[in-house]
Amino acid sequence: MKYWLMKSEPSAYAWEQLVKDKRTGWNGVRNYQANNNMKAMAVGDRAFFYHSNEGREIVGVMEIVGPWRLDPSDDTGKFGMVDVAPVAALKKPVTLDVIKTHPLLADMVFVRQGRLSVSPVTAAEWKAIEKLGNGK
DNA sequence: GCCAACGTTGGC
DNA sequence: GCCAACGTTGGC
Repeated sequence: MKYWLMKSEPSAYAWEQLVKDKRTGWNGVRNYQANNNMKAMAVGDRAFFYHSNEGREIVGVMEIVGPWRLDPSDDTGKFGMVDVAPVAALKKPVTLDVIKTHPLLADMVFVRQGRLSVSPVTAAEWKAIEKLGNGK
C-alpha cells in the first residue's frame, strides 16, 4: 500500500464536507506532477487530507476508493482525478509548523515542494504523523 | 493582502 | 527549444 498527501483549501472543499459526502471525486487538479501522483495511486492506498491556507494542518485520513480517470471538467483531456472516502479524522490535527520542525518530517516532499497539491508520503513519515495525530 | 516560488504559455 | 512574461499557489 502506498501513502499520499492531498491538499485542499477549506473554503473550496473542507474535510467536514468530505465526511458529509462520504465519497468524492478529487477533481480540479491542473498540475502534471500532481496528476502523475494520482495516476500512481491504487484503490486501497491511504492519503492525508491537508487544509491549506486556512488551518495549515493535516486533519484526516482518506482511502483511495476509485482509480484514476479523466476529469470531465478538464477541456484538454490531460488531467484526471481519483475517488476518495474519509477513513477517520485525526484526534489532533498535525500542523505545518510541527511538521517543519519534526526531524522525521521536515524533509517531506510536501514541505520541500510547497505548491504541489498531491505528493507521496513514505511509510516512516506516515507512521510519524499518525503518531502525532492519534497518539499511537 | 503581499509576495516568493514555481509551473505554464507563447513569441521568437 | 529557449526564456521572458504571466498566472497561481499557499505561507506569512
